[in-house]
Amino acid sequence: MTLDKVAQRAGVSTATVSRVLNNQGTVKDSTRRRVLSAVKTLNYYPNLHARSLAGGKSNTIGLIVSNLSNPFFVDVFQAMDAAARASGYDVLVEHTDYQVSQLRAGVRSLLGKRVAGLAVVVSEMEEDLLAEIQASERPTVFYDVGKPAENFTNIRVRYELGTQRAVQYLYSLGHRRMAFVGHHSALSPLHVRREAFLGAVGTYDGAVSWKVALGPDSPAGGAQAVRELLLSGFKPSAVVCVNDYMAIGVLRELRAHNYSVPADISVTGFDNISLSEFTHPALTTLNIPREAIGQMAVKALLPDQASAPIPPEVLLEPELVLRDSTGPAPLS
Amino acid sequence: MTLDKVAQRAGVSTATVSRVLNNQGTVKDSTRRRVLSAVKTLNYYPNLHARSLAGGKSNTIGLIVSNLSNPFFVDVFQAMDAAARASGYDVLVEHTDYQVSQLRAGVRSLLGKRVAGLAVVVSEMEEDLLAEIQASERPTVFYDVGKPAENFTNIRVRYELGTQRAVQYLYSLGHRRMAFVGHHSALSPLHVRREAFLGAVGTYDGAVSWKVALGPDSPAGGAQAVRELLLSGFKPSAVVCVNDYMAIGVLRELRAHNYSVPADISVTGFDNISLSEFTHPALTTLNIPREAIGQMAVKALLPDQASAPIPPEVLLEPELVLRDSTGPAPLS
DNA sequence: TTGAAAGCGCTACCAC
DNA sequence: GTGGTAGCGCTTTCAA
Repeated sequence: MTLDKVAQRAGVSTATVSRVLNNQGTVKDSTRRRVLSAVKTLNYYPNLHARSLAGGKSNTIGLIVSNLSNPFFVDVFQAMDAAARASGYDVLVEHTDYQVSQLRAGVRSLLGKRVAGLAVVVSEMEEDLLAEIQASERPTVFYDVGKPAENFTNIRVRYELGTQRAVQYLYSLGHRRMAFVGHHSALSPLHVRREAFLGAVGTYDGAVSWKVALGPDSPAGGAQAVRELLLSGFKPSAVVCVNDYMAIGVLRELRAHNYSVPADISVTGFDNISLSEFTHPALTTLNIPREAIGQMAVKALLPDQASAPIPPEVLLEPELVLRDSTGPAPLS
Repeated sequence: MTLDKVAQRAGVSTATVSRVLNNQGTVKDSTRRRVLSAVKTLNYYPNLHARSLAGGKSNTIGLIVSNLSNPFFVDVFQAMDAAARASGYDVLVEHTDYQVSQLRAGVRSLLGKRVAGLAVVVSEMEEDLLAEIQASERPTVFYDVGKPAENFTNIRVRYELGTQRAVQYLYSLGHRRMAFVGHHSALSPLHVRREAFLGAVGTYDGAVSWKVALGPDSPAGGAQAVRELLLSGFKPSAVVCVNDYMAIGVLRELRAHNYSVPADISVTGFDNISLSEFTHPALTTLNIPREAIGQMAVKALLPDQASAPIPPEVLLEPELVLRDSTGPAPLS
């Protein structure tokens, strides 16, 4: 079913059909009705590839995230989807599984689809990829992994600040032995988070002893990290997790080893995903405004919106959300 | 950057460039090298719209799910993505938020993109939409909501059986007051699940009293349903949840009201999402093999695979997974 | 082994 | 208000 057939059926030219389908130009009301009726009876829907090719644009925004299993990324997607939809755009998600090769393929695919804009919300990145994206001249928004450049918008979260807040809070509760649970990734932003932890802990001049354990980004990964931690002999009174998703596994594994949280060990997360309210005990965490991030991303990519433009560099401060997984350090 | 430029740079025709890019026909090795080098230096990547338009096909599979926040759907997506990727296909997800209007739009959009195949994994459906999909003549696989037809593959889970197993198990533990927590949707498959519960409970000739409570498909929705339940005055000794995702909220809310699970109240989920191992207590549930479903879906849509074809109707039996959220009914 | 050229289905510009 | 038509960038015969 093509435009042509519709045009024939309605007794008009393809140009006219195109006009009514896109609400452009002026079409006599009776013709419009005729066309619409032909569309309906023929059950016509446009070939979007032809449309995008001819128009030179697509009303799709591309989003690429690390791990769709982690609700953090899903939340960003949902927020973007809602915002984009409101402007008549679709959002197309790709995920990388934290693999640079997949990132590369995803970017390629999205650019190949001539997306109107690109949102890159991942933990992995490489210089040449940034260059390639820049060369594409598509408006792009990065979360954490970008750099200043023409057409680039960078949204960053101050992890050091957030981690500092968590560590400081734990310190104030008397904790002096802390572990950091992170996920595998030799790449920059993860380093950033681990470094942030080390930096925060370092603030206390050796008063705080620490250890780092890693696992995949999942509850199972969190559990695995705890096991490793416990086997190592280091017995933390507090565990700082790189994110809530892993913290879920940390809480569970701690319980499995008969540690009570927070009586024996305190735990903090990061992100404030909605599940963090539903863990047992409810998770103390740092909020990252996914909703706002998603909206800003869309606004940055579709600047036609009426509201104020998004500056090229946005810095977000995570806020501590106190729940029940943290408490005074046990005596001993 | 277009094929043309690459061709010029390499001193060949666009046809030749196309050949090397698609590994088709025969190209002299030296020419191939020249082309590849031009591609590299020009940083060329193909316009996928042009490609799909000219080729009349796209190597994309469309997937449409109800709610990406629910890990069940993410799991199906991941499984399909992995399987599709292995065959050189992408999968494009859309989500409906349980809204028929969005389903309609999503199907339209996917068909408009001339996807190689369509997977519909949702809870809502309408006759005319089925007809429209059928008219598109695209291979389509449905989860639960399809009907037998040319080009259609239907994968179904025997909810009644699963629910029966849960209820029977609870009955055997002495439970005689059961509640069903489901999510809003006046639509067929949800009815199916509720009806399944009513049917299972009915087996015992009035020996089991029951109540149904509904909420959105989320932990918060589960919590809300529990609140409603408790307010109603009906005090179940067991809560059967429509899925694990809502059960997470049920567990939490019960605890918030000082009920101990399973000592005071038993809880069952459905799906066996990986989070169900990490709840407290770990959730007794019914397994639905998302991985297998995703793989079958891809196999059904891309029948070029070497393995045995997928029959047009597949029936899956959910299996009871016993964990810690169920126990003997309290004496009362 | 390679090139020329006819589309794929649609949009958008220019006439009428 | 409406139609004719030139592309959009690629694939794919058909010839050479």
